[in-house]
Formats: sequence, structure tokens, C-alpha cells
Amino acid sequence: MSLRRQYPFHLIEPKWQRHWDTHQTFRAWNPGELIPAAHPFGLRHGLGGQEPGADALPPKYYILDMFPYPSGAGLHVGHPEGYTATDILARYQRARGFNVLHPIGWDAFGLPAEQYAIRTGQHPRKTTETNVATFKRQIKSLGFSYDWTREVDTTDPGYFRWTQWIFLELYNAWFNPATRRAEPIHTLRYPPEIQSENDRRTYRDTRRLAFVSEAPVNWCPELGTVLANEEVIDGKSEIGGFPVIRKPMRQWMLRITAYAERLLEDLSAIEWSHSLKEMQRNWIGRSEGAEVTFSIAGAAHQLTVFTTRPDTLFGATYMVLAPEHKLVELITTADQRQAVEQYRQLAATKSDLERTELAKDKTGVWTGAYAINPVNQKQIPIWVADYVLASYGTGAIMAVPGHDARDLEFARKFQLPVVQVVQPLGAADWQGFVDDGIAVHSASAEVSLDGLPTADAKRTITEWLQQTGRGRRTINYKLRDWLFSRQRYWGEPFPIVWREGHHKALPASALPVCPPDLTDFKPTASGEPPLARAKDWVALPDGAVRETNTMPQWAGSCWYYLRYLDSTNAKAFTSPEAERYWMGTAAATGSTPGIDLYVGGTEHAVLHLLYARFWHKVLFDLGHVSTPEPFFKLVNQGLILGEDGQKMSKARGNVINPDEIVRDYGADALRLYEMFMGPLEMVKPWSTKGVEGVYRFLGRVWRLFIDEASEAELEQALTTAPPEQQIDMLQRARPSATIQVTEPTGAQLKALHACTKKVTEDLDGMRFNTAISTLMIFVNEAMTWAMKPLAVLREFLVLLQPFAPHLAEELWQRLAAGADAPARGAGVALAYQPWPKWDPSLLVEDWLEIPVQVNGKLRDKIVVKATATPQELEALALQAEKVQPFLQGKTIKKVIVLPGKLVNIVV
RNA sequence: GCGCGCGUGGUGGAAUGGCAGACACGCCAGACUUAGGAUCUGGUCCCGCAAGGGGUGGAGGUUCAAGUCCUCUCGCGCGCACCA
Repeated sequence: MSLRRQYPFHLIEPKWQRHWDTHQTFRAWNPGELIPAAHPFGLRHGLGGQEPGADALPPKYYILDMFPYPSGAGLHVGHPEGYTATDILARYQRARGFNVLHPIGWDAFGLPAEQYAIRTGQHPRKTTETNVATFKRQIKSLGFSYDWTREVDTTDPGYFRWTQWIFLELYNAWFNPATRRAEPIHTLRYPPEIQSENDRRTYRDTRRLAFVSEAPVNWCPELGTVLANEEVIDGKSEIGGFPVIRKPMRQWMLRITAYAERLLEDLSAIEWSHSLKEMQRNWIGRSEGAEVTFSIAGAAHQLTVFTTRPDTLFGATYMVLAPEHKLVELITTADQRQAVEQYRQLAATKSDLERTELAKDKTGVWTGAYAINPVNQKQIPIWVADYVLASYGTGAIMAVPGHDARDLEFARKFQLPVVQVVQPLGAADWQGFVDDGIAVHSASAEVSLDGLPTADAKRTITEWLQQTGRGRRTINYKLRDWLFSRQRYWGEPFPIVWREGHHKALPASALPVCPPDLTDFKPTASGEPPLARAKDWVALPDGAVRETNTMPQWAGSCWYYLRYLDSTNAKAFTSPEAERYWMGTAAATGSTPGIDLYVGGTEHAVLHLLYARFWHKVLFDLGHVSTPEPFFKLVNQGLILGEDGQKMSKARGNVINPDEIVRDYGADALRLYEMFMGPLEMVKPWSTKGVEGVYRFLGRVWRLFIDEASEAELEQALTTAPPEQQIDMLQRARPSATIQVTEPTGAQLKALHACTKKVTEDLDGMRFNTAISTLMIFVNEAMTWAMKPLAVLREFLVLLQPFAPHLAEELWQRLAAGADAPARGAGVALAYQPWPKWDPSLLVEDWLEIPVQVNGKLRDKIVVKATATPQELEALALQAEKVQPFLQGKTIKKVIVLPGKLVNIVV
């Protein structure tokens, strides 16, 4: 701390935080709720003492933060960045008359609490409670205008009961390809050949949106759990960075792939950043191409491959199967069996990391078998190689080494033939040419592509394949179904029981299914999930056993924004009325469909944000929510780096603790600084000097309003007063005598209205940094006024309030208490004061300074009446003193005159 | 390798195609002070005493006018990455 205390923020901030808490100032009102007569929202909208329906309430504005995982480390300065941005906008929209929903909660299931429990034996519930308490204290110390009555905690049985309920909705639904929608499972029709109840059960169970699969999954031995594709980065676990291997296991999956196309299409209807949409598009990974079926020489089997380049079919000189491909064992010849088996086993034990990052060198073995190319009946060898992934396409490819870099590398290593079938348009070498060109050497007795540009060749060959029954046009996605079960303790148990090897959903009335109490949270020695230790819990009286896997952390965050709408509802995840009002369509409410603004970090680009969209679409299809997309507009805040420009980390010792900033400079200063650093979305380094800068600004605001002598008295009195009396002593700081009820001068009005205009426009564009600089400019000017009109300063406080709410409220109360004028809404909380309007006519200048350029270079400035005609401007510009030397001996070719802006003389 | 984004003073950053550097940090000078790490005032892109010249990663282009638009190029950041 190197500055003196600029103003008594240490008293002001707790005072207003307590005031907002006890008055529930920021409570958001649902349709039909009784609004107390004295609540500022009721006073503002004339609804006090009433129970207005959705029609009588003002339009809604739903502004959401990504709720935090309450880690043991406490809040870091990245959290307040997004939270301050949304809080400023929440306060702004409240002032503009919206019914604002601005909630917060805790995403509290998760691995760290469980691992801490394994180390120390402390129950994760206890750890979670402690961490939530810390986060809550820290967040409250920043003065955010959350509606705390709607706080949610994903680990609360009253909450996860509905997470389990939504899982049942998924379980009891299937995706109807004809309607492209989820429908209740009872609408599923069985093909005539499926008759027995057992077959029907299997048919049903393999079509549910939540289903059991026995497929190779990402298994992390270190964490003792499986992970979703999205949780594996470069072959390592996202949490902890431990190796991940592929292992076949029986797991719960969610059928997100059914929604691939809609998840992709609907991106165009929402306002997200370009890069974020691009990340989701990449993850979904749609690619158009064809499936081609090859027969196998001397065998009845067929081999289907996916290719985006069916036009290169004539160039296929060999085939490759993924090591896991089922056909491998069926077609491998006796001679090759040993080599193939060895290769497959080696591939199975390799981690993903070893198969990708570390092993760029291609490996593989020949199966001994041949495929027959359908276009020309040529026999080409079938290989097994791990550069082909079992999980993409059909797990097999036709290799065209002439026009694919990977196939070329493989062909060169194993001396397989390379042939040309595409002629580059330019002078490029054809070997390894992968772009579009002209088809060559692509003709047989049955079909010819020669001379066709790539696009036409694709179309021609695909039609031919389709007509001859050897293939078809198809679309492939990289997106995989969502692996939804984990071998953990600290997560939602599945509402599922098993009997005789079949799973069965519990009825909704059996919810919540609470996890049993345990003292040992490790997986069992046999590798079963920790819940299996609770034998009494697992075994049910009727002989059934409970599912012992739990849901992943993402489950709770998939729908929390819906629970906020009606967070204590015990009968439904939310009431339909509340859902319609807050999430409803534009036509019904006059506001945005879905959540108006969602702010959070970019780390959830393909995890939470994809999963939540998926769940929302299922709920939409099943009639539970009104919109197909939850998050209409989304903004990612940029990372805050340490003062050294490096990512903040304990190891580097460059972590800034928000508690210390609040202690030394106050919450308003922290809020203001984080917004003043630069554009919200940008990555930017922390600067404590910068905090001091905005802190000094807040001090100037204080001194603009407060009498200096009285403040000195206050400071003096505080040195001896006991802490509990100090807050009341704030009253001793009296408004400055220079604040008077006077008619503002033109210059004063102009300063206010210019400030109002710019701040308003900047808030609409989320340009918080320039909004704050505008407030600074106003204060710098107002400091020079000998007489400060009360009305002007009051309006300024309404503008300041979203940014520095504690200080603004304190000063507002001070001016209202003065009783020296009929205050604008005296006694009504500043937070609900109407946002000021600006009068454009006040901003018009009588005289303007106009730059005069010669050939685009600034040479002089002329002062003219704002009403000057272009002719007058041109004449004055040509006479301007400093312009003369540049016109000497030249012919004026042209004069560009922009009235009110600029004159450019071209010579 | 592919995709996306970004390059502006000593620093964070401002600039609907129209005066480059708002606002702030830092620094310099001054005022008030016993003092200043408080506050206030002034200055602060570079070269130059000045007149003037140069300047938004680099090279071209479009335009009366380019930080802004186009092409190429270099550098940085983020994402994806054997996806057929």
C-alpha cells in the first residue's frame, strides 16, 4: 500500500452490501409473485404490493455468469472480470427499466474435493461447504447485484434431483430421424421382424438418448475413471495431465451425435464470437463425402470406407483398417496372422499420446488379404495401421497415396504403388497434390471421370456408386457420443437399477437418489466405482442393484441456468410460467429469446457450451423449454495475466489475490480497474499501478462531492472510534458547499450530456474501458467548476452506479439527505433510478475547429461557425495561413469539403 | 500442418476510411508542504533550437484521404491436429 486512503471505502462498502442484503434490493420477481410495497422495483414500476403476471411485469433481461467451481484456492482475479462486466450491465438494464435476472451459484461436484477426501479422509461435502463459504464471502465483498434468493448448488439434493430427472428424460427418449427431434420412447415403432419382448427391449435400449455401450473408452488409470473425449487433451487428462489409454468398458453414453447437424445449424442463429463458433464447428467436424464398399477377394466379407475424395477412387492402391476394426480377424491370412496379432496388441497398449504425438512415424502390417476396387476390379492389398482411427468414419480407408500426404508417407515407407489421378491446375507436382484439379487416369469399362474438375468428378462417381449399389453420398462427423459415466464418488448417482443384466430407470418419485455415506472414496480393488463399497446402498430389497457409476461434473452445469428461473420449486425443475417469462420468445416479452447475455471463459468452448446446448435441445424437443438455444448472446472474457505478462500460477508466484486488492483499494476500485484494463475479450496483464490509478479517480469523485473540512474531521474521529461505531460516523462527511441548487450552465449541461451519450453507447457495445475514461473526463472537468449544480451531479451518480455502486450509493444518499432540493427520487435506491437520457441539441457546437489538409496531410486548422456552407469552408481553407506555402505555384486540382469535418485541398 | 484472432508511445490501451496516440500508468517540471510514496497544475510518439520532417510489424496496392479496405510477407497468441 503506497497511497493514502483516498476515501473511506472500508466503511462504505460493507455498509451498502449489508443494505442490499437486508432489503433484497436485487431480488428478481417472477410472474405472480407478491412484490412488497417498499421494494424499490415495485416503487420504480408502480407494482408494489401487487402480484403482477408476465404481461404486467416489465420486459425481462437475463444476464448470466458461468457459475464457478468453488476450489480450495478461493476466487482469483479472473472471476471478478466477467462478473463485473455482467454486473455493470445488470445494473444498467435495471436502470433502463428491465426486470433483470442476475443469479449465481456453485458448480460444486468435481474431482478436486474427491481427491482431497482420498488424501485426508475429509468428506467432500465438508470440503465443498467450506469452499462455497469462502467463494460466497469473496463474491459478496465485491458488491455484485445478484439475486441471492436464487443461489443454486449442484451438490444439493434439491438440485441434483432434477439433474437426475433430466437424465430420465434422456433415458426415456429416442431421436426420430424422420422428425429430427427427440421423442418419448413409447413413440418408437418396432420393425415387424422384432416380436419378442426381449428383442424389443434391446431395440429400444439401443435407441435411447441415454444408453449403455461396451466400447473402447478413455480410461485414465491415475484418476481411476473414464473421461469424455472433450476431457482428453493431447492424450492426457484435462485435469492433472495424466496419461489416458483406450479400454473397452461398459459405460453410459448420451446420444449427442444425433444432434450434430442441429448443433451446427443453430450456431447461425446465435450471437457468439466467430472464433467460438468456429471451435464448435471444428469439434462437430462435419465433412461431406461418400461411403464406398469394396468386396474382398476370395471372401464373402465386404469392406466399407468413408472418403471425402471419391473422385480419387481410381488412385486407391491399398486399403487400411484400424487395428480395432472387426474385419481384421476375419480376413487376415494364416501367414500374416502372427504379425497382425502382434501389431494389434501393441496398438492396444499404446496410449493415445503414443499413437499420435510421439509416433509420427507410420507403422502397419499387411493382412495378407486383397480388396477389389469397384471401379476397375483391381486387387489391392489390405493393411492394418494405427494411423487410421477406429472412431472416425468406418474405421477403414481406401489409401490414395498420390493425393493424400499421410497415405503417401505410408506408401513410401512400405513401397506401395503411387499413381496419379488428379492433374493440378498450376505447375504443381502431382505427387501428394491434395487440392482440387482435373481427374486423369480415371477411366474403366464401366465409368470414366477423365477431364472432369474435382467437384464434377465427385458428383459423377458418387452417382455411379449409388446406382450400382457400391456406395452412397454421406456425411460424417468428428463428434462422438458423450461418455457420461464416471467411476467417482462425488457426483450425481444414476437413477438406474440393474436386474438380471438389464438396466431399468427408477421412477421420478424415487428422486433424489443420494450418494451413500462413505469413509473411503477410492475405487475398489477390483476396479469398481467407489459407490460399490456401500453394499447396503447398492443392494435393493427386491434383488435389484443400483448403478454405481456417477455422472460427470458437466451434468449439473448443463441446465443450472434453468434452475435459477425457479430455484426452490419442489414440483418441477422450473415452473412453465417462469420458463416462458425469462426464456421465452421475443414476441411474448418484447425481449430476446433465451439468455440475453452469457459471459465466461473460453475454456468451456467445447465442453459445457456444447453439452448444455445439447440438453437444452432435448428439453426443447420434449416440450420443457421454449427456445431451441439457451444462450442467445455469449461473450468470452480474456484471461488476466500476471504483472510479468505470464499466466498467473502459484509456481510463478505472480498470482494476485482479490481479497488483498479489496482490502487495500476497495471493491469499487477492483471492479473499475478490471473493466478499465482494456476490452473485455482481450488477454491483458495485471498492473497494481493501474489499480491505484482508478482508485485515485474514485478519490477525486469523493472529493468532488464531499466537504474537505468535514472529511478531515471524519478521518480524525475514525482514529479513536471503536470499529462498530465507525460506519455510522460516515454521516460526518458532509456534501461540499459548492454543490448548489442552481441552473446549470451550458457548458455543464454539455459535459453531462456528452458523458451520458458516450457511456450509454459504450455500455450497449460492452466497451467498459472507454465508458470509464468518459466518466473520468467528466470528473476532471467537474473538479474545475466553482459551482456544481445538484441536478447535474445527481445524474452523474446514476451513470457511475453500475461501475462503482458502493461509492455512488453513498454519495447519492448524501445528496438526498441534504433536503436542500426536491431530489430526483429521493429515498429510492440509486440502483433503481431511471437511466439518464441525453439531449442531442445540447451537444451541438456553435463553432467548430476544422482541420485543413493539403494532399491528405494536416496543414492548418480553421475555426468556423457550425452553420458554415461548403463554399464558405472552402474559401476559408484556401486562405488559411499555414496552408499558403503549400499552394505556392501549384494548381488546385480539387477540394474535398466535408461540412463540419474536414477540408482536403488536392494540388 | 489446418482454422481463427492480434501486431499502435517506455506501459495498459483510444481512434463510423477523415486531426494517430483519448483515458490511465510511468516519467519530467512546478505549486502547496517540516516532509511526500498525499493532493493540485503543466509537460511527455520520434528527430529537430525552430521551420519542418518522420511515424500504427514489413513490402506493395485501392483512395482526394488508410492504423482502419485489398494482396503478399514476418512475428505473436489461441484452438484443432494421422478426422481419410
